[in-house]
Amino acid sequence: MKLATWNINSVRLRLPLLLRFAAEYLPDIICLQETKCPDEFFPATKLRAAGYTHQAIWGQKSYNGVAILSRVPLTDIQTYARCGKQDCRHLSAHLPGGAALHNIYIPAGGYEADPIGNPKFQHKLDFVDELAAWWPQQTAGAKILVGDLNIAPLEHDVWDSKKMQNVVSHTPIEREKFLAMQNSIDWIDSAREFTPHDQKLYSWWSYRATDWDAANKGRRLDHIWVTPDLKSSLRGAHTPRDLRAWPQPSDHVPVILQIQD
DNA sequence: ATGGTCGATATTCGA
Repeated sequence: MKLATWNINSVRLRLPLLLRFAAEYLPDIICLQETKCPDEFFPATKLRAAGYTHQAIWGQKSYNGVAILSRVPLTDIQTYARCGKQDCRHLSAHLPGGAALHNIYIPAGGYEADPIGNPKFQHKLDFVDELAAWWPQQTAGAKILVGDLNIAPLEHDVWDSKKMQNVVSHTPIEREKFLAMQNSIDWIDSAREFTPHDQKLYSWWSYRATDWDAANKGRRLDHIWVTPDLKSSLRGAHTPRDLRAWPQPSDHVPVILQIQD
């Protein structure tokens, strides 16, 4: 089974790219973030025609929005309002076999890495704290966490870790809280099971770069974690960089995990 | 050191 996560930055604008991605990479399940689309306008019919007959969608006007598109049945679909807000950022479903799939869009956190002067940064830290406390309270059983987590935790998840110390997404407090959430139930960072920690690995390149490809100042913001009971089923993970060069791209590319059924 | 670009929506906000 191929499982993909992708911050698509408008599902309506990028529907042609989504269909091309589905046709070329054949993912069985696609988890989207930043769909920016109220549910009544979601292109459900066209995606059903492409084989994604099982869908869980949770969108809102203009911002946020998450969705799970699947070729296999989804059950027990749930949404979660976090940090006292109504943001559409966390959606889950159970897969055949029983694993719980959580699709999460962590707040980006604004520009200034100061929780007092910048409420968006505080919201981001609170969101991670809330999740870290929440996972141990859930029933045992196989779990998969995917999404745009908006944090690049490791030294080689960014182009220059020292220069990124004060840049939101790679600050010490974010990295610390991120690892605390990861350790809350022994989550496994699946992409790093297949790419050594001393090799650069990115899933996002800013729109603002003059030449994103040549500069290659990327960050690994998008993640797929699994619980230890799934570790022996992992078969490969990759981040198809070529999508960043497709016409009218998202600033994120998908992360794909292959799991033995 | 600065500003650079997107998308949705409305002429600004969030990324």
